[in-house]
Amino acid sequence: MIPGTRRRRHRQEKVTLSDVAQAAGVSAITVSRALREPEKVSPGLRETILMVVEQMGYVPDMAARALASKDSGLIGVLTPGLTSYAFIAVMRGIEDRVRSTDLRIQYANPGDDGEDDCRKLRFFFSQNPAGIVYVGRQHDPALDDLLQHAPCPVVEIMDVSRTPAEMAVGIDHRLAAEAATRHLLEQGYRRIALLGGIIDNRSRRRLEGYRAVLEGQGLFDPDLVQSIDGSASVGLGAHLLERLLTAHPDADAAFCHSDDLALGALFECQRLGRRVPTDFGICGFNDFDYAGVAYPSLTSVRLPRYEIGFRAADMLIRATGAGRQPPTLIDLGFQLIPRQSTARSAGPVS
Amino acid sequence: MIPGTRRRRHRQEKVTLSDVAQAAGVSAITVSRALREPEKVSPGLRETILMVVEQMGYVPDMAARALASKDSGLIGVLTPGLTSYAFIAVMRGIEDRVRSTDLRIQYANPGDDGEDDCRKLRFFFSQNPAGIVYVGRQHDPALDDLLQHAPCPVVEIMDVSRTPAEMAVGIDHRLAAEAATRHLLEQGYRRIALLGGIIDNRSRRRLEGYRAVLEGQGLFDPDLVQSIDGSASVGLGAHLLERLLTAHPDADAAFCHSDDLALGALFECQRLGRRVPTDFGICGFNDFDYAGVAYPSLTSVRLPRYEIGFRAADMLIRATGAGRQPPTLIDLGFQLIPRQSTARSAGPVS
DNA sequence: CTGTTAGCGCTTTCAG
DNA sequence: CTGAAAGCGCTAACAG
Repeated sequence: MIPGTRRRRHRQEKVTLSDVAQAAGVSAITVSRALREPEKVSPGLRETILMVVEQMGYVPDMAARALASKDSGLIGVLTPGLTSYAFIAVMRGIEDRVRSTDLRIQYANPGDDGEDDCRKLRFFFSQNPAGIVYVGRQHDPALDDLLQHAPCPVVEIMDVSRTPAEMAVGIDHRLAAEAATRHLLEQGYRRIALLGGIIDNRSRRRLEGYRAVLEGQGLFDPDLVQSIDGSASVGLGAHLLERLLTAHPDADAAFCHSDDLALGALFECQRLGRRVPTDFGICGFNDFDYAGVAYPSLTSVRLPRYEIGFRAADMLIRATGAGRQPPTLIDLGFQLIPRQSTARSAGPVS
Repeated sequence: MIPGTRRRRHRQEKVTLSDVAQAAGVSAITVSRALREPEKVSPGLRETILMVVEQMGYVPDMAARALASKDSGLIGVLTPGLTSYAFIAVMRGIEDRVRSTDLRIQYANPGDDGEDDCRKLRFFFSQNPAGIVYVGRQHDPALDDLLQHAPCPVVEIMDVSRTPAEMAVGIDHRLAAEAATRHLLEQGYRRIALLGGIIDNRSRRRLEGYRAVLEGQGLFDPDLVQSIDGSASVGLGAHLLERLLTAHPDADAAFCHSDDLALGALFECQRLGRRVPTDFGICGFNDFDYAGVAYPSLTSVRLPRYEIGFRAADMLIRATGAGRQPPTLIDLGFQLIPRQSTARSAGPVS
């Protein structure tokens, strides 16, 4: 191998704006403008410049840009997207809304406690973000305070049962749980359990809804609430159902905090020989793609997850530069999707 | 409400390093050092400074830091984590390895084509990243070239069947597919189909393995390969299986490119009254959490996804500042997990 | 429409 | 161990 042709090492000399400017015979700022505000540069020059940019492989240095303009063009997204399958659709919505803009997205996974969230938010703040999307988990005064004094617009997503510091978009989880529980009652189930994973604002609201409806009928039994503070999964659903039926063989239905749990519960019922929906009704939450495909198909509550993400990003973009507005709250609504797993009246599936 | 006490607006005056320095009665650089290299500042001063930092709520400006030090402390991760459930574990592995360092992660979703990947990689490069984790999808000369000349270490993850530009960690997808196909043969299945979603390097390698094994037995039939270039999902699995059995009712097993497809296939079998594993064997891929919980449980191939992410980040961290090394390749191996869905000899589950 | 000047907030020299 | 000077690469503000 000829030494001179050796592959370049990592840090190759960087092409800067002035390099391009020099090569194109103009000043740096003109190149800068040609790139960011093409209409402010005469067509001829613009073309020349863009050509040189292309040739030299110039790529703007975002750090320098952020420092000079005090605008990082960054949207911080703090959601459990790496932990919870449900948030993937939300993130896609955000991405799709942001794609056409020159904004970029930086994700972070919320930690376990409010303190960790604070740290991560502060870190976002340190980057002069254009906006932040945040999924509240726990109420925490320190967090609330931080959000109040955020240096940029913040949208809290998923739940709208509490007035946000600034903006919120999501659904009312209490109402959703009420609808699900009422549906189970209507199908004739009476000993309705609740299967839950991670305990956060939203699951608490759902518990409230579930409880309120059952108490209204004198059917609430705290022993039927089976919850473990761990991330929802199919395995957990199977486990919780097994635990439920061992302790309370007379339970005849379950409202699950997530479709993963519902699917696990379904599998466990099959394993235990409990016929669904005849002997046992199952209602999930989230309407994941497999809910409609499962056999029997799973009744679930559909949330406009993608739309929530999309709207959140949209609100952020609109709020840019507008100064702080009065709290805004958007309820995108949910939809109960009745399927086989609760269709008791229809008789057994098989 | 007293005007003066009104909530501060978005852009509150930022505390800078020199503000802190002034308040602490030292120079800016000393504060900077106290924060980054505490051991180079006398204990007394250090304490004072950190106290002032805390009090004033100072947070370093990452853009300024990146610009001045030419080190963004950023790790760029280009994986389909928002699209593919399988990558969530990988991302967790990366996060876990990076957590203890002062590096940060920036995610991006690969686009549809190689060109889009190039754009996103270039964008990462523009931020002076400390390293990049990349999931190759398609072979593309432009992409290869870009990776060769990357201004930072790059780890290509998931597949190790090709020599990487620099570093790679993953498994050999061809071998994995061979093992799965051989397993199905051993269980007595003969008309073995392939169900696939997105077509990329890895699925192509799996197809090769599947084909090689069947051809070895004179059992390969291209008509049994059912693939759609769309993201893998439970719904797609059900659809592909239905399509398969309509066209080829004699098919007696399926090797699925992902467990979502396998689960969908299982549901569809149940719907069609095909008993699994007696009438039809199903082998998935990825060993998602539900594979072992399903009823019947799903045979699958387990990949060390978390470890792949962890190791990738680790390699990046070690490679920092080391200059370019000869290509490194780490094969973390896979594991076939036989379960009920292919246990033909054991008879029907129910 | 184009250029000049100044400076973003921090860190790198290089001195003390 | 601490500080002074210089500048990272870019863009805002103002001139022409």
